[in-house]
Amino acid sequence: MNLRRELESRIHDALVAAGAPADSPALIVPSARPQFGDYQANGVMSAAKRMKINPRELAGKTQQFLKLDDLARKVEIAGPGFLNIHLRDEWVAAQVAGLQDDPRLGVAAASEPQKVVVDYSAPNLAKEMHVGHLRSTIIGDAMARVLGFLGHNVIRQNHVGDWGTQFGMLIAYMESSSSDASAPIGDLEDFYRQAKKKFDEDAAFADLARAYVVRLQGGDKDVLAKWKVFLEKSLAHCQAVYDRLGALLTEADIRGESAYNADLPVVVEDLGKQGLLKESQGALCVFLPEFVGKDGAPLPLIVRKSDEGFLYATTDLAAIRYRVKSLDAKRILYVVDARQSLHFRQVFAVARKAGFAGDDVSLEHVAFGTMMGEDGKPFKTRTGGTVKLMDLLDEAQRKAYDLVTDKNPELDEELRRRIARAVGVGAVKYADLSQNRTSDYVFSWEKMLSLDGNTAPYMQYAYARIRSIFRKGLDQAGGQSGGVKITLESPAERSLCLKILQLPETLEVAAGESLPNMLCAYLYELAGAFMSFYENCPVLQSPEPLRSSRLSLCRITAEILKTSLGLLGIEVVEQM
RNA sequence: GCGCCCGUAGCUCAGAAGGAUAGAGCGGCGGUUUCCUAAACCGCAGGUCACAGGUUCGAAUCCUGUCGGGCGUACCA
Repeated sequence: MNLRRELESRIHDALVAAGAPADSPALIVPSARPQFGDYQANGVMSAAKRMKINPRELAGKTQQFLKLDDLARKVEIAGPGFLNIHLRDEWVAAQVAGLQDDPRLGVAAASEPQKVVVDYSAPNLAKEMHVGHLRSTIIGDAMARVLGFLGHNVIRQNHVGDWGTQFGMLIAYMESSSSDASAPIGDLEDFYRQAKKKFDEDAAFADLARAYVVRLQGGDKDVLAKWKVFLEKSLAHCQAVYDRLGALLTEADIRGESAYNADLPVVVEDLGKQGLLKESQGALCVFLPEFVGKDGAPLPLIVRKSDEGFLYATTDLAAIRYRVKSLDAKRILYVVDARQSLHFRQVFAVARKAGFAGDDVSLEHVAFGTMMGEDGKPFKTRTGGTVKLMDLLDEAQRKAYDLVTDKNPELDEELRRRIARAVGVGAVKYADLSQNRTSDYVFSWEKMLSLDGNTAPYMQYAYARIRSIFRKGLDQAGGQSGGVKITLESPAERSLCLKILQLPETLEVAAGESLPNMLCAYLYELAGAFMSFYENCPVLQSPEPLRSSRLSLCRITAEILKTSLGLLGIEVVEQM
């Protein structure tokens, strides 16, 4: 059950019965302080304001119409018109007891499942994947998992950069550097750098490269074949990174720029038919009044260059059409760098205007900030180069391995390696996800691998500690997984239970706003609540039935940690 | 110039739809181990929420302006 939603609905009804307008939300939030109960309703005051009546009076009336006895022990009016809700211990305990055999941990599947496209990762296949692709891949993957868990029909789309001028250069270089075009390309990054160097230094080669672009886009069989050889190599590299990262993406999710190639003239033609096109300086543009450029001049969205080539705006429009018409998407998330926000505002606006996306389709730019080094400048290697994702993950794993070895040298090496993988990769992902995605974020090994604070290792450690209880306790009684009555003896147990019940409402917000950090913040609170329970409430030494009740709380907490970290794409470990 | 984002503790960041006394972690100081992982837990200190106005019963949050920072701004993606 979504507790917040339940309270919202019941108090809203009472508020309306008390005379408030039908669209008055109850505005339920967890209470600011313990003396204000478990949840507070802030909506009475704003409703009273609209009605121009005394808020405390409205609060009193609302209270009379309120049917909350089954779950609340007390609802009191406080301050200028807050309603403070104190939940019944028995109710809280019973709700938690009900989760014992629930694999969904109280999270209902969406009553109206949506078809959601999540566009993420989207590396440029001309080069190796680097840190610039990390945030999109991690955040997008987490969103895809969360939405899927909530019962939505998620379609992952990896809009890879597999088309464009650089490929002419790369194919030309393939030819010139080896007589056998299918010869393996060694290091993708070196290959690109060498090709680029030749392109810049050798005018004849540059001309050749440009000729190849034309032949490629013209559908020349020979050039296409070479292009495919290159793509295969590059895609294999991407897949290796995804596997290593534990991202869901596979070849089936790839629909790159080239997939829309044939559709681009059609899109432009369509825009023309609707009278949206205007020629300016030789280029075909869509001008919308809400976009103004320098000196108040209208700002175009260019869909065809003066040399008749197409741009990424055209491709993005074609992609929207495809996603709406062919995939039947009702919500499309673009997990793309915040620097492209103007581009997406324009593309979305044009797509709406042209009818590529109707009012029933939500187009959302899930923007994120830049990854910074600890010096506050964009994250680079010591020598100023681009950090390759593979190298980054290697280092994360190495650091995690050293840490585990340092703390637990007695674990066998194979196990330490497994732990290092989960902790290292998890730390990188969690550090990113736990931050509000809209701000730039400072990459710090020390911070992300710390056991203190809102980090993956802390969460994984909490999980490992719980599992340890079961390793010690299962040979005795306590193996049962359901039907145990939950007793709330200490305040720590009660807070833990309340946290346990807040998973559904947390996921709702995280999914709705595409804010995975909301889920991380929740997990941190849950783990914190568990830690104080752990310190204050002996489990295995407690007499029955308390022992079983506490074991049950441990089991449910562990399940939430495991499932939720899983939704963030992070693995748990049994020991660390 | 214009547009978007941002400015919260010494540092890195939370802050849900305008709610009550603004929260974490690091760093600093102090405490907890015959007890299920001390890689942990608990306590203390630390804030004119950039500044100035405004709206409101109530503003870190909304509006206006100023200062400071980042990014973007016609044929790259």
